[in-house]
Amino acid sequence: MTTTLDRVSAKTTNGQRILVVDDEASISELISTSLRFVGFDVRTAANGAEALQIAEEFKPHAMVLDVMLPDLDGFEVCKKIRNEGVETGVLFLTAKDGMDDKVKGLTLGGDDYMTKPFSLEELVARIRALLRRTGVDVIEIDDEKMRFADLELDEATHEVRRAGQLLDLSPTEFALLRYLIINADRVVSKAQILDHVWQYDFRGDMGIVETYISYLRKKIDSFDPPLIHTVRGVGYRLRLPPQ
Amino acid sequence: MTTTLDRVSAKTTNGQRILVVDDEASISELISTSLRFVGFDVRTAANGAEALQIAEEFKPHAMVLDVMLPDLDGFEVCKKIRNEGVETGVLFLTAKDGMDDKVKGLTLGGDDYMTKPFSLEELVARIRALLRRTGVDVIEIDDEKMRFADLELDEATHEVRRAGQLLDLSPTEFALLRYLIINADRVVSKAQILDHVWQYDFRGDMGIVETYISYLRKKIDSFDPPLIHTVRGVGYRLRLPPQ
DNA sequence: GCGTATTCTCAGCCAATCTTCAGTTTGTGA
DNA sequence: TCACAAACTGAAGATTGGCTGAGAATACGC
Repeated sequence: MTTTLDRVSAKTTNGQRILVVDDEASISELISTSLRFVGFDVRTAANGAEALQIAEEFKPHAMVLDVMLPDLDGFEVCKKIRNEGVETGVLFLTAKDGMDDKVKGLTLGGDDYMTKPFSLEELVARIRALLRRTGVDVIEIDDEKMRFADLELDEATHEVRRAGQLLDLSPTEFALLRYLIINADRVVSKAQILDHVWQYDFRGDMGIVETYISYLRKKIDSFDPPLIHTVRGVGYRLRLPPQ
Repeated sequence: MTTTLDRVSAKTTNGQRILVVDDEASISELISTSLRFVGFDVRTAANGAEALQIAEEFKPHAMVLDVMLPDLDGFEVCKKIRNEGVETGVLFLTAKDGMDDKVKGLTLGGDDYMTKPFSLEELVARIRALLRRTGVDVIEIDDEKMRFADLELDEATHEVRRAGQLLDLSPTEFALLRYLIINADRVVSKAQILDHVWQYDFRGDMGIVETYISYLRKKIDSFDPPLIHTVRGVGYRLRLPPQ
């Protein structure tokens, strides 16, 4: 059973504290639901002032911080909290358009950022990476690699190998494969895949999952044995052939 | 439709509290009756306001929640109830087409959804899975596997084995077998089977149950000893041969 | 700003599955 | 033992679900 960290490692990622700061309630809820489900201890704030206040006593290991807040901007918040002596990695959220320059400068110290809209798998993956980099010990020893059978997926380099051979995946293909590996051996429905792998504002139908499964198969499953299996009427499952 | 209520006391799933919210009385009754029979403690509400009120004191472990309610929509209800600090998994019910805008991210926090019409077996299976995922302890330690004799059925992988040998079942065959196993050793009538395994709006006749029993026998009962037994004039029974 | 990579939609195809039905077999009570 | 009802099963047609190629739309790198 060559599995990796499975989704239940969820329960073991015990007690890392994450502070989510965003003024859109629906976003902040989406994020906190996801993070909570994978086992983090989450608090939310709707503006800078509230964030400062909560951070002081909550002492988060990491924060998800919208750069666009009604009062202070995200950078200010970040700076102030660090001045308080709270050691915390930050994942900034930015709107699609500009801001990049300013943000990029600030992602030096192990911080990171992503643009809205994003996918929730991506968010979780980045938070984990962040915690790893900023030294807070996530229980999983595993550096940044996930494995399943002769499949190898590296978060840090975004490289994927099958049987040692380097494969070239697009971002979405990579995210899909990661989700399958995380859930190795269990059936995941197309709805689950859509919810986790695609950006939260995706409006299309599930046909796209089929399309990407097809892409993925062409790239990684032309090997023997095939690993991606369809469970008709239910979903997909990554597995080795039985026995 | 032959509303037979059976004595599927299944396992003593004692005391899990489920809140069912749907404005169609017939649906809500169908659901709550089923859940009660498998041992849950069930309350119902016909609209959002009522749901909030009941949830406050009932503190359900899980909810079955129609997204289309006369007052608030299901998402609002869910959010408010969670804000009250009630930790609860949610199984959303949606219309087939109504996969419109708002229906997204439903499988995130361990929640799940199914489209109407559905089968009651499916509903119960999903509620159980939900409770398992959201950590509420269902008494059966059994992760996601059901067993009877040398028969093994795994919800997570959708695998079925007899005497260790992997068998390939269609979705309906799978659901039927699950129902038989849940009711192992007991006679279940064709009407009961139809009510639980088929979607509640199925209009055909019971001949189809015979057909599927026949399919199942071919697949799982070509082994020794046979487990599926006909009780003429009454129904079917899954059992080991007496001594 | 141009060319390439990527994402997404869609429709046609195929195979699995569902459903009905009719002919046959089996079991039961008279 | 017979007659009848119930159950079994194979076949056929309808339906559904999933796969894939093609092409439009979009994002991205140079």
